[in-house]
Formats: sequence, C-alpha cells, structure tokens
Amino acid sequence: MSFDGQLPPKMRLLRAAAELLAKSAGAPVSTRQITQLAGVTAPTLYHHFGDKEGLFDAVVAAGFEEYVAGERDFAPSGQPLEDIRRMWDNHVQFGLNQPELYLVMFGNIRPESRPAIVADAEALMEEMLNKAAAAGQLNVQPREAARSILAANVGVTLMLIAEPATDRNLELSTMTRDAMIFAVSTDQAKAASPDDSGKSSVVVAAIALNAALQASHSDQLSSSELKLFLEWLHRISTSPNS
Amino acid sequence: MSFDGQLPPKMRLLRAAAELLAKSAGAPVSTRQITQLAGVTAPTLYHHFGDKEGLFDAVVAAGFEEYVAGERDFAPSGQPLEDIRRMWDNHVQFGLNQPELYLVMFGNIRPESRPAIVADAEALMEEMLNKAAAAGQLNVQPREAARSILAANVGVTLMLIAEPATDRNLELSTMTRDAMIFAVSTDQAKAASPDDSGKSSVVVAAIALNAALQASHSDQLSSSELKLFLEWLHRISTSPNS
DNA sequence: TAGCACCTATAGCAACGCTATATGAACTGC
DNA sequence: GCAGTTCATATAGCGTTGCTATAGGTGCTA
Repeated sequence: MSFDGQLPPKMRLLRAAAELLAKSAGAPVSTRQITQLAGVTAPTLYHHFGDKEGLFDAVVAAGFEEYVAGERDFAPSGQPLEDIRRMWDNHVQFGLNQPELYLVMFGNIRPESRPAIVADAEALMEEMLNKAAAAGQLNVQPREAARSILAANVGVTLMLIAEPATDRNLELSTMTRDAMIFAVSTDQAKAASPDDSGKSSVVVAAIALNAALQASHSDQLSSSELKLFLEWLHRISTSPNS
Repeated sequence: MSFDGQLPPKMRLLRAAAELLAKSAGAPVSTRQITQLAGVTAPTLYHHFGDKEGLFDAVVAAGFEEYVAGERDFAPSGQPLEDIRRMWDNHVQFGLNQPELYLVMFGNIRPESRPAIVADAEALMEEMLNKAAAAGQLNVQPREAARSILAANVGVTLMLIAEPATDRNLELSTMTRDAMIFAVSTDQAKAASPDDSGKSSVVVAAIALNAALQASHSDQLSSSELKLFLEWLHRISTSPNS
C-alpha cells in the first residue's frame, strides 16, 4: 500500500500525493498524510518541493502531461473543427475521470493570479484553432476563440464535477460545445449538429407552449388531462429530430 | 475599524467575515481574525453558525441576495433574450466587483456536492428563459439552456477573475455570451404567428404548435394519442381568455 | 426571589504547514 | 587515505489553525 519500494523519495512523494489526492473526495490532503504514505519525514518534502504548493504543482505538471497526451492522442481528422470537438470532450472526460486533480489544476482560481496551466491549455486549443483559421473556417481570432471556448469548457466541466455522478447529463457538455464552436466558425461550416434545421417548428412551438402553459394556468383542461397533455408535450419538445 | 457598536454579535460576525473576505486578496481568512474584528471570542461564532463553513454560508446567502437584486434590478425590456444578456453581464460584473465573495459562491467546487447557490442561479436564469420560450425564441428546453448558459457564464467569470485586472478583456465575456444566446435561440425571431397582439402567449403557442404538427408528422405520439392531443390543443387555442 | 434559557468567555486540544538543527552518506581534491 | 563539501534525511518543535468542554454571566418569567 505504501511506496516503500526502491523508488527515490522524491518519486514516492509525488505518487503518494497523487494517490491521496485522487482518493480524498474533496477533503484537504495534509502533508503528514503524504509523508507517512511515502515513508519519509516532513523535511524531505520541503527539501525537494519547497512547500506543499510546490509538491502539488509537481503533481499538476504530471497531470498536465497526461492531459496533453490525451488531447493529442487522436489522428487529425482533417476537419479542424471536429478535432476541437474531440479536444472539448477529452477535456470534460479528463475532469470527470480525475475530479480532484482537475480541481487542483483548473478549479483553484485566485484573484489576479492565473494558473500557468490555463495558459498552456489555451495555447493547446489555439494551436488547433489555427488550423481551422488556415482553412477559412474561423470568423474570429484563434486566440480569442481559444480563450472563449476554454472558458466555457472549464465552466461546463466544473458544473458536471459538482453534480452527483448519477444524474450527470453530458448533453450539457455537447450542447455548450456545439454552441461555442458554431459561434466562432464561419456559417457554411456545418458547425452544429447535422439536424440544425431539423429542430423543426414543431419542437420550437412545443417548447413555447410548454413554457406558456406553466406560466399561466389554463383552466381549459382538467388537472388530469393537463398532466397527460404536458407529458405528451414534453415528449414532443424533447424529440431528437422533427 | 471594528464592529464594536451596538449591533448584536451575530451581525458583527457576519460583517467582519464579509469585510475580511473582501480584503483578503485570496488568502485564507481565519476564524481568529474574524472573531477579533467582530470583538467576540471563538465560542460565540460556533454558537451562532455551527462552524466556519456555516458562517461563510451565511455570508454567501447575504451575497446572493445582492446578486439576485442585481439580476432583477432592471425593467424587462420586452425582449427576453436582451434581458438574458443583461443577466449575463450582471453576473460577470458581480464577480469582478467582489471576486473573493464570488469565488466562495461559485468557485468552491467539490466533487459530487453541488452548491445550493448554483441551483438558485440556474432557477433565476431559467425563469427568464421561460419568457423567451413562451415567445417562441428558444429552440431548447429552458432548463437545459439555463444550465448551459450559466456554466459558460461561470467559466468566463472565473477566467476573468484569474486574470490581472490590467489586461482583463471583457470581449471574452461578450463574445461567449452572444455565442451561447445565439445557439439556444431560434433563427426566426418569432416562431409564433404574427397576430399575437391580443391573445395570450398560451393561445399563440398552441396555435403555432397546432399548425406545425399538421405540417410535419411527429412520430412521438401514437395516432390515438395524437387525436386526443390535437383535441385538447384545439380547446386551448380557442380559449376565450387565459 | 428562584429558576431557567440563552449567550458569551476561559482555557485548551489535536491537527495543520513549516523549519532550526543535526546526522549520515556520497563525492571531490590533494 | 583523509579532510572538506554537498546532498539528503531525521529529530524535535514552533506558531497557527478549526473547534470545544466547561463554566459563568445576563435577562426573562413565575
């Protein structure tokens, strides 16, 4: 269970910190826990990493390597915007797979002090967007697009992490993703899902009626009728395509 | 400088905590600082608030009152989507004006434990989106749209807070905002019939849905269900008032 | 005046991040 | 082969943290 093997203490500390972080379920991880699991004493930690934050930065750096590897681990599809989608999904999955690590990386915001990792992630996204721009598929500067997309990506991932795993709805991610990509892309690029115009007027009208009915109680239907009516309405308004 | 006035200790604690939080520049605020500034001792804090988090929750609740007040403090423009834009801008401004409070409210994400305030903010946004939906301006469920928009809104605000105040570029906010709103809105600004002047939105939406259903066959309902559905729809859409 | 909640203070615990100091081991120069 | 230097780890403990067991004061009602 402990890292008492023949690894050097520095490595043992890194692994112990990463493991405790992953299992901490959001609770803070103390240096005493880490050093005990690593089988060393406190000064060793401070000798190698300066302070607790230094150790965590090192863990984050290792985590970022993994993150970058994931972000590059697919063959370019030839459609840069499609690759952006995969980067987005990969980002979300990374966050959901290792929420504690993700929170240390992207969730530890402090005023006026930007985590270096955010800039790195933006650069990664911008690099990919440059290809889209070169293909004439971008209607804004790649840098601005990257910042905007990443901000939304982080926001969505944080929200999903905060939700109980049981009722996590990944549609929040895909919906926001496509919205952002569509917005920065030139119109003909078919950025949104194929059935863009497929959201027929039926669905739109059903959504409108649903909202209107809930706002003002109509007395044209009995309560039992209304219940069934709303159920059908919901079925129509959430129909996958027209 | 201290709150030694005639206010009750509970209030003094609240104000001291809020003040220290606002001035802390990201550094953690200790209970000893708070109790000293409030002019009370530790047990008083725990008597009134249970623990440190309870006190901070109370501060957040007060902050949320202010947030909600800001979100409601403008006359409805008659264009729901324009109001959504103002809610977005208001959210960002709230975060930039009181970054530490904002970070406690929206930045304190933990796995699988959703801050109550997020749900409240979503409800606020959804409420406004319902008006847009009733006007036929939404092509997704108001709830999903609210979650998506708020996630992006939080992500952008966190990014802006993390940036040095000098080179904060609010275009990141407006760009992301418009991207999200555009994505959830219908292209044709008015899906409902043009003659919506005299009739309630329920009737207008029912008429629109009726027409849309007849034009394109939805297979979400069986034929018998559809028959009854259309009958009810007719009853609603011919309702004299409501 | 007696009793009873309510509220606050004294004093202190365990855990925290961190460090002054010391010891052992490995390498270097002569 | 030995002193000098540097690196790496341990012992012990400092100051601060969130929090609490216990007790005392205060004002109300009976």
